[in-house]
Amino acid sequence: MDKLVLFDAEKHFLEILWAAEPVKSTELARICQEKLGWKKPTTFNMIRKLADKRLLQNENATVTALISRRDLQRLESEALLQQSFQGSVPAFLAAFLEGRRLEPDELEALKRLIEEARS
Amino acid sequence: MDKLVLFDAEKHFLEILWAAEPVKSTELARICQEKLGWKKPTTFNMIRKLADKRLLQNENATVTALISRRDLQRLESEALLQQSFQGSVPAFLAAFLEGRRLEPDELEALKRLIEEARS
DNA sequence: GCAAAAGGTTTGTCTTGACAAACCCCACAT
DNA sequence: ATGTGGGGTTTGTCAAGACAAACCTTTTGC
Repeated sequence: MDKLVLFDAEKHFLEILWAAEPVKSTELARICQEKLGWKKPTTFNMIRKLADKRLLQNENATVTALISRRDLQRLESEALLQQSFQGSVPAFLAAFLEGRRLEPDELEALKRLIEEARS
Repeated sequence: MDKLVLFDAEKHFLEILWAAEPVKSTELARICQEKLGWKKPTTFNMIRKLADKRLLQNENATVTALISRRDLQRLESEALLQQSFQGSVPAFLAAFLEGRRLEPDELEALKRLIEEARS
């Protein structure tokens, strides 16, 4: 896949889809009307756009995501790391720690993660 | 400061400014022409736009950044963390480790960072 | 004095994201 | 046959980003 660019409206839409999938397209349109104030064509246009980007599929009027929230989070994180930190997680963390103190439980959790990553 | 949104062109411009500052505005326009293919007004417009955002200043035709690369990196990182991981660094790292193995020296560097963050 | 350079601003064009009005087709119920 | 609902598409409008043509003013050099 090429460089993935997602805009705010697309992300909001995906959040709704993840919470509702698998979901009938008309039901999804109703939810978007309720939560985002969208009219029906807006939702169908978004469905078509994200299907073109292969992020979801709409088969037999049932919409399912082709990418999980987790995977999207990871892709976005990697993109940021690559763009701003040359892919270096330590560089990211160092920059981050400069502006903010982590809680002890956060540090413990980080330590555990690193131990697990070693094995 | 409000929620900071920077677009690609702005980021590219800032990279050039950071590499050259303090720099005469006309010299900056020359560099942008060379590296980005911009004409002079484009650069001056960008200078004015980013000055409005208080990201740089142009005094006596000398341009300097008001935000360092480091600080921008941190702001972007925090925005991503907040948007996708509810501000949790461990959650970020866990998601990240799911898709990629870190090198031993990276793990060491991370461990050191965490030890230092404890004191 | 005049032209060129320095240091800009104003206005315009094109592209694209965000959103929807108008419309389409099919199936089903009455 | 007609109306309604389901499931969409096409086309349009508006706003904003990206970029620059045309223009402006001041200073400097000849």
